[in-house]
Amino acid sequence: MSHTLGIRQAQKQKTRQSLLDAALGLLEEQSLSSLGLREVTRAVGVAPTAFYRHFRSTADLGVALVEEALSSLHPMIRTTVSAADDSDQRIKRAVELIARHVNAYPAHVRFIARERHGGVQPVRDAIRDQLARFGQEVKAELAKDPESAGWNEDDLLMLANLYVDQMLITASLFLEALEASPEERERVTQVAERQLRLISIGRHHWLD
Amino acid sequence: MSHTLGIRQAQKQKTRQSLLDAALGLLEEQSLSSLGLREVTRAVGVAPTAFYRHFRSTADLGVALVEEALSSLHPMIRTTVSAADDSDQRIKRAVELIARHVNAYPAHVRFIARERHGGVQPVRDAIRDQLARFGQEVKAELAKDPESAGWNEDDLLMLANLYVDQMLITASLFLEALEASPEERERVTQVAERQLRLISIGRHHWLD
DNA sequence: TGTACATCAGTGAACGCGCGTTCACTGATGTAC
DNA sequence: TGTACATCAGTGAACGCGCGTTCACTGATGTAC
Repeated sequence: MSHTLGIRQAQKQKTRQSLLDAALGLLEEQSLSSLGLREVTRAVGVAPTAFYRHFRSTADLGVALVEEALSSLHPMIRTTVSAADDSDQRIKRAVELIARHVNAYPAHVRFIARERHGGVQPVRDAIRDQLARFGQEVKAELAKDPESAGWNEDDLLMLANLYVDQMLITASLFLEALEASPEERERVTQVAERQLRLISIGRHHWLD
Repeated sequence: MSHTLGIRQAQKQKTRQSLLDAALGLLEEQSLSSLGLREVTRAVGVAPTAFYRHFRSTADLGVALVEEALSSLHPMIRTTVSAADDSDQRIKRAVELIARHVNAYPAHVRFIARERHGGVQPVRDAIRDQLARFGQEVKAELAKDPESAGWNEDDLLMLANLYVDQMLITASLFLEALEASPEERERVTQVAERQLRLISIGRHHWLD
């Protein structure tokens, strides 16, 4: 039998999640730095003081959002990088996966793009740490690829981080294009694919 | 004879610049989205109402800061991209110029990195427009290079934007490393150079 | 050069409002026996 | 199963404070003659 939470714990979790969801919604039009505790509780429909049962501050809530937003990225990254097709198909699939992710979790993507360089240090730190872990993860996947034969550790990590940053840039372009015309979204797709292709070519000839 | 401003106009300009400077300083630890008009005037030492003689809102001030921050980048970009050395020296020089720029104008760099995806739409729009102009500028410089023979317009712009984004990523890494050890800053330099080199290699073999 | 009037950058009081935080509380849930 | 007590998520009133904005103002600077 799986462990079941008590009624009290379950209800607390639910409220906590409501606070996170409400905050994420409110952050569509502002930065965490200006998000108010009362705003969030008002959106959920609980008393302002209830906030303190879950978070010490909005910065603390922000750190929790980082975990939530970036944990959904891990599986995607795996799938993106580890594919075994030929290079061109892999690129097309990677870009499509990014586009799908942005469509599925636009608020998460916006939050990460916005707060990565935002005004709340603990949140910046949390994002930096998570992205560093991503870099390591991508590096590990790259290392498995036969094309990585002869690459040293530093260069593999350098390439991995280049991919991670490129993924974020592409994601935020898709985010901007979310409500734009299909043509505009297709244009973003084309550019993203070609940028990845150029990087891929550079990778191919790195050891020449 | 050059046109001289009247005493009144000159004083007004001075106050305006003080407001911009004070705001930039305050934005080191928060986002524009939470910057208060009273905070800014307090830092300058003028009455809160004086603010309205210069800006309609903090968002409006933010747009002015975009112009200020990015206009200092134009000359740097020119110098960076147009150099006529061999590829490797060019890359080293570009990265060094970025590092110097971050050292000279850390608050400007922070502001652009932070507000590019920040919570204030008019400011995001202003940054996007300016960066698009940068892309065009870089594209024009790239087009002059013999290595661009055979490249179509779309691909040149794609590469130009890749360079612009890479510049911003590198700049924000240098910014993070500003107060770190010289070894850390050297590490950032190394990674930036290698990422640019990989892109450069990709560029070289693009038409293969 | 001097005078009379216009302009306008910056002032200071006042306003209503929402903020974060404290505190003692309530009542449903959990636990021990 | 039932009872007595402990826990604790969420409440609601209260607080002092700083916010953005309005308004009529002042006095130095600018302009016309």
